[in-house]
Amino acid sequence: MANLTLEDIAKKTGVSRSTVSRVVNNQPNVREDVRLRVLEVIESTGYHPNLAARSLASQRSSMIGLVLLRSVSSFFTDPYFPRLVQGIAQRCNYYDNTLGLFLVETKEDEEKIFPRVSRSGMLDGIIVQAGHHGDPLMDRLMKSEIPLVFVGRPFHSDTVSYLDIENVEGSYTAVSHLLNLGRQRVATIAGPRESTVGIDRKQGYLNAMKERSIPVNEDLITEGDFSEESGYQAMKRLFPSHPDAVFAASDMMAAGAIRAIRESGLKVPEDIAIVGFDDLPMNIPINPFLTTIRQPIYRFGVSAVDTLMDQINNRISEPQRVIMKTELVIRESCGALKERTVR
Amino acid sequence: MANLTLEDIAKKTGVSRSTVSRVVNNQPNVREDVRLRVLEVIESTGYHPNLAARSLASQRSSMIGLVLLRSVSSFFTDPYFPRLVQGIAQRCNYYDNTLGLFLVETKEDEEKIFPRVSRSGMLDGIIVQAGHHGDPLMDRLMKSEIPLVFVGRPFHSDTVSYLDIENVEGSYTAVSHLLNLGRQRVATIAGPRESTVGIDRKQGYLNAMKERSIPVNEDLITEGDFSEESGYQAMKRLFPSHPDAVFAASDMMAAGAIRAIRESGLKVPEDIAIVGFDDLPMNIPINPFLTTIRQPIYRFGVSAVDTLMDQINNRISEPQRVIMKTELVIRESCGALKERTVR
DNA sequence: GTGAAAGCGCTAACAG
DNA sequence: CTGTTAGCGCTTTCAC
Repeated sequence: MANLTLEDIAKKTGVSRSTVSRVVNNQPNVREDVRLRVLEVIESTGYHPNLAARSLASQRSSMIGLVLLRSVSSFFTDPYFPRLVQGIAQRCNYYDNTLGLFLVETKEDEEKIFPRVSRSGMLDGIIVQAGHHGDPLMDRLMKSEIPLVFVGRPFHSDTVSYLDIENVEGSYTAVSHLLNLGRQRVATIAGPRESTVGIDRKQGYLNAMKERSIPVNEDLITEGDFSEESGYQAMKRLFPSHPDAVFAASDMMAAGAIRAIRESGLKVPEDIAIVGFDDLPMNIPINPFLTTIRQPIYRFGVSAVDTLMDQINNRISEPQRVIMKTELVIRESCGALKERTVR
Repeated sequence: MANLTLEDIAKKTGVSRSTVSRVVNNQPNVREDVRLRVLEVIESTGYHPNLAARSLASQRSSMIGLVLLRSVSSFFTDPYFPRLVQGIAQRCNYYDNTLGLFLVETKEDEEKIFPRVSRSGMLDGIIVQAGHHGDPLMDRLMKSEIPLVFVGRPFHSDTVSYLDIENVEGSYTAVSHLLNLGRQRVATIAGPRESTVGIDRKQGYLNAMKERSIPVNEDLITEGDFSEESGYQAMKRLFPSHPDAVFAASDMMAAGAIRAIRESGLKVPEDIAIVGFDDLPMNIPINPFLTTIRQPIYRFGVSAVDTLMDQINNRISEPQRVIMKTELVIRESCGALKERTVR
């Protein structure tokens, strides 16, 4: 059970190291009976190639990195990340790749991580959660030669590959839905303006209003940071303007808004209808069940790996784009359902 | 900006490769002025050692793995894991180690992952989230030579290193608290009996009851799987026995229990007092604020890495144990506070 | 279809 | 204190 090498297998089989290597790597030009014999020995000895040696020789590590930037401070509160990570990890398995996880929280982290987040750091490619404007690590990464895929559109997106969802269209659909239900004063709790997601989802709101020639009332627009608490606070700011519907740019903020509405004695959806955005698995159910825009976050993670692997394997240099569709999920909070679902 | 090697730096500095290597690795036996000169060249060229080569030569990868077993299906719903991962990732940074993440969900995952989760798979050591009884991957891991640390006590714990928290003591404290407040019919929603955590937390409940010579009423004991929904269902099963207090083995189950209690028209804590276990960051606040047993999950992650690194660096072979303390956090749900906190 | 040989870039004795 | 010399275990031409 000690550490076997290619050479050991070669000796035991009576062939050369090269042949064993070919078998291990599923390469052609090996006679079938030889292949079988080698495979047998490998099986019976429990041999596994040494990955470090392979990396050194082939200049390929079969390992990709996932970099989560500090701006993503909600990492451990928002179900978004665990779900994303799950999709990515699963897909890495599929490709027989190892996933390196890099959480960057401080400047020192950044310095320490950079040498490991590169080719010489054993990574064939990197998936980066798009951070804020002008993040130094992002810039360094973009300048390095390593294949890169952003999850979520970054600010300077001209030359990079990224995945995104149809944020503008999704939000437009959400707001249109509220408008179609006859709501007159539709407000929005937008995401932070420093994020492309925040900007895009607000744009969808504006588009829907514009389409119906409804003048934009700035008092009906406020901002949160995607968290429950920020949604709660935002809703309180909205009360003086008497909205009869709110589109929240995240489910968490929608939950906070509902909490504020309840506390003020009003009802959802009777007095104020709510539509959220995300439809991620919540650990605690929101009451009433939330009408929301679903984003396929697990598949998002899968696609991120696919896109990256494509880039790595096919040496693609032009930036790739993958934009995924969203879907309106109608539940209780928007008031579209006649009878309330029993819960 | 191309890929520099030790040799390149050596030439540029006019010393030998070995000397540069010594500088890079902070080894003694280099004259100070030489060290400085080398450091300067390294700095100005942006050289980083090739990690694959280093691993191959030194038989050390500076990379550890975190293996999360499929039994941990709640990975993406429970805030426990993200928080744990955060602690681990941070500590890996501290040690200049890379963290490899392995989510094992299916049998195939297991097969695919094993070759990568070993020395030849480039890992110096592994942190494993304790799974159920007789998990095949766990067995293989324990048989392999690689340093291993379990997070949470595994079933067969005699020969392995693990971290755990004082589950029995914590639960005992929780239940005693309820009893001290004069509650007569204290029930428990225990965790799954297939997990050591579930078993231990139930034991704490039993110990507290026994200490006061309160006969155990099996009708007041039920089981969940740590999730909100299971707590909700468990509470419903408890109603016929009219408990006036419930100790839930997780905060999520406590949240579910509260939901059930509310729905039935009863009040927390007036009619039924609740104490949970975990005190993890929830994305949505529980109302009323939950009295609970706090476990230092972030520090748990940190300790896991410390223990593993100790094992790796000092070639320790005897199993290590780290048991962390818990703490009772009194809030609203147990009824101990006279006046309700305003929220 | 197969083997020999030359590295991949680094570490680690071992001389000096 | 410093340089020389072997490898670490694998991939990959290049002959045969």
